Amino acid sequence: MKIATFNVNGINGRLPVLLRWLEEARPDVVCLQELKAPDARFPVRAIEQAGYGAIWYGQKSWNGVAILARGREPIETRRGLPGEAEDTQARYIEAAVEGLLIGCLYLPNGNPAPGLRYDYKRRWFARLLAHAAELRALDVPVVLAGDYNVMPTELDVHKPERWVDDALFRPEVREAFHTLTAQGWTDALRARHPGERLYTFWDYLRRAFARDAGLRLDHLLLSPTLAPRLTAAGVDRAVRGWDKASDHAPVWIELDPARPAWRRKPKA
DNA sequence: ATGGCCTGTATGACAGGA
Repeated sequence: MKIATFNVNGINGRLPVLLRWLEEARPDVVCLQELKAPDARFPVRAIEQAGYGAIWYGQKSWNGVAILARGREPIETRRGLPGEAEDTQARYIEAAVEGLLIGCLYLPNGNPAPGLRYDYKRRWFARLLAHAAELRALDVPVVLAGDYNVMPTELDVHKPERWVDDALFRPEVREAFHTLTAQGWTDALRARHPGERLYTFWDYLRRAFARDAGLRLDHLLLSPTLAPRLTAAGVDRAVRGWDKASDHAPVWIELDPARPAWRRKPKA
């Protein structure tokens, strides 16, 4: 089973790129961020024609998240993170797909830091930590996938020294990400590629992609029972070089199908 | 050090992004 996350940076402007990638990569589940479209302008017919069921949580101009499932309909379990009723930004949607719980998130950018926008990012992250702890306690297989707007370590930044005061790299947000993994969540891409420089975002400016001056911002986190089923993970870098590309590339994982306990081989 | 680039919008200049 292949699960992917892709910050599309505008679902309508990016539709040809998204459809081409869906056809080539054939992911089973896809988390999308930055739809930048209200619910009524989500291109549901084109997505259905590509063979995907979808749920989405949009808003005009900014943010917006969606979950696609190949050949089936995601069962929505939540829209919006709990904990701040007055938060109207469309940044979280969650669904059950094929026995998995999929949380699709778009964490706030938070710049400039310090400031109100950074405060919002930290509050949002705290709410994510609380919700992630609740999901952990359910003891069901969960994937938390999306644009976290955090480079977890220096290995995840082209030039770390230039980012130390940035909202994507400040100690508080790196610490929050570490708190999440300390809850028992596995950073799937890093688990499969320890010590390797892998980026998921390249700025439109300064020929960043050509120079490979990137950031690793898009992550798939696995609950403890899922981690042993992880067989592969990668970044579809080539998509970043396509015409009219998003500034993010899709990130994906492969999971072995679940097997009943009595079929598993006992430890040697 | 600066500016360079994208998106969507009651557009021709914004805000927001990272």
